[in-house]
Amino acid sequence: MSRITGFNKKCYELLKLIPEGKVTTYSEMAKALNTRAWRAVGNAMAKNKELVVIPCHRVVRSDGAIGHYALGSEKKAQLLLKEGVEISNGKVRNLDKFIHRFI
DNA sequence: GGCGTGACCCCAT
DNA sequence: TATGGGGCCACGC
Repeated sequence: MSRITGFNKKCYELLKLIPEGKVTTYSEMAKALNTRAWRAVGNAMAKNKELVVIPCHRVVRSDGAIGHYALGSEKKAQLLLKEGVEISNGKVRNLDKFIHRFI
């Protein structure tokens, strides 16, 4: 079994809830978990071992920037583009239009 | 039991 | 508009 803690697992579950062609922000995720630990959320992704099972590439920053990614921010941008998200200069365009809320 | 780190966010200038 | 600084939470050792 994975040595993933409840908090991390919850983050992964939220990511799995994100439909294709949509993205979310760390802040929204933290709010969904009823906490302000965006840093902990990012930490969970950084230690994410289920990269193949969890679409952590659908998480972007509130500013629309891509942020970091295990395979590289460039790959992340490419994946998002493939999903249908418009990206320009490595930043998401109309983030408010593609953002997905867990509410 | 305590400290540092991390894929960040918000505010003010 | 862009930049700098401060602060927050959870995990691992």
